[in-house]
Amino acid sequence: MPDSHFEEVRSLHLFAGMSDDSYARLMRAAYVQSFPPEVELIAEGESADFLHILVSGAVDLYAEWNGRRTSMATVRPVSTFILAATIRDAPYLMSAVTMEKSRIVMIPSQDVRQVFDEDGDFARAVVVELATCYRSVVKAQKNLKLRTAQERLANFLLRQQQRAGGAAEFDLPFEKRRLASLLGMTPENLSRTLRALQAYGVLVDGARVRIGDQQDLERFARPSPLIDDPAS
Amino acid sequence: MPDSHFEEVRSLHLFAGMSDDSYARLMRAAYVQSFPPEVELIAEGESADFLHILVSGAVDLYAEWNGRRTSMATVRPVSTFILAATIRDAPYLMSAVTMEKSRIVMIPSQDVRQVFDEDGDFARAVVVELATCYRSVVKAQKNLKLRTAQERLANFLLRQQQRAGGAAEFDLPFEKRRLASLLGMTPENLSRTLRALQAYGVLVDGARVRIGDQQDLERFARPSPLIDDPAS
DNA sequence: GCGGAAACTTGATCTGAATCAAGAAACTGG
DNA sequence: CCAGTTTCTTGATTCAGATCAAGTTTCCGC
Repeated sequence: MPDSHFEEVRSLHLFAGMSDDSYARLMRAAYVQSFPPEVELIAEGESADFLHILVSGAVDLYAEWNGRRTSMATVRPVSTFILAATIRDAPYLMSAVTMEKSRIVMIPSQDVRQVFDEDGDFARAVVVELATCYRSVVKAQKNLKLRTAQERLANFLLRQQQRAGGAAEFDLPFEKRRLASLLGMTPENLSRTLRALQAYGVLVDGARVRIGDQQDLERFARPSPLIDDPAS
Repeated sequence: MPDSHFEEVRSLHLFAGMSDDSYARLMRAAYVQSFPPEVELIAEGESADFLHILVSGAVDLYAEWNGRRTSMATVRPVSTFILAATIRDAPYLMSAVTMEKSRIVMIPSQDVRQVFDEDGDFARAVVVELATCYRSVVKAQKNLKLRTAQERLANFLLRQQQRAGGAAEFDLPFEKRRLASLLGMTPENLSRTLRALQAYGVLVDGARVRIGDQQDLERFARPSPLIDDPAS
């Protein structure tokens, strides 16, 4: 991988602790590729031939069944996706599509598994990464089962505001239809739910969101670190 | 852990590959305990002081928010639970309660983390375990987001039938109220949905279920390995 | 075996959210 | 810059599932 993204990837937690030797082995087999928006990277059910690392851009992970489709998560740089399938040598459970122009490092799964077998430090880094992924899915499921659509949206907006540095105004990070799917509702219902949150000081104009009274919205949303905190 | 469950636990995938030395280290610190039904083992939000291994009985993992409660998963022997929190040294995301009389091995988290740091084989086994857990939660989320209550119930019954060796008749493995919560519906709705599945040959009497025409039920349920297969 | 408490069922009603159906607004490519 | 497409919004309607309210059955301890 003769590339300027070398440093970014090397500093990923997943690779930070491993030996230079193992890292070199991984990167020798890897290659970087640039994709335009809306490119299908992987399809659920396929075998996991590559570990993917998103270096820049954004990727949507989604799943389908019986003609229905739902967004499962959004991947932001710099992070890996479909690590579990790679390790288990099992079929992907989700499909992946670029949301914008994206640069992606791909490492053949067999190389990942080989280094994994030989380098204990790498194995430990994979554990931490997987444990984090696992916990984030558990949180997503709690969000889905314990909250109404309004509550999910309100908490999403609060988290988004945090990511914007606490500013009262910010832009939604992607299309509303994708947001709706991510939150487990229809686009129509998202529209209505956004208006319903006016009652708590939320004002929306296009992709621009203004949170008039954060306290008030929080009183309604009741964010919990055990659901909403991406770190913990 | 001077106990007859030694062999069962040792043969767990998680411990199978590690050195006798590391295993002994873990078990020296461990202890076994027997709990009656309905005992709260852990509460979400607490710090993960012990890795738990269910040797016999059954445990319900559930979560709460804002006064609402939902079952997240059922743990059956022999398997570990809350491994991710132990590794990450993070608070539990779920509470655990015994569903019946249960024997549980508890290993102090710090010992697990120490052996994890020193024994690469153990670290690798943890990875495989975590990857499996991760994939099972992803499947659960797909189930929840892509299927209606009827479809979730139909697929649950088919899986249950499989577990019963394909027999046309079998017993539900736990209370209906817990099943309802697990499937993301109310007990009332579960009752009605069970009756609705009569249209596909499902007959229920108490906890006893009879699947009259498996083909017919499958045509409705459309089970998919990427959601319903616990292994893949 | 009896009394009380759960768990379960059934019915009536209500409500959150999906669907259907048009418009309005925004983006896209020539 | 404009035609065409897609996204977003809004309204009307439908529907799945929740809630409320009784019953009924099952379970459990004395």
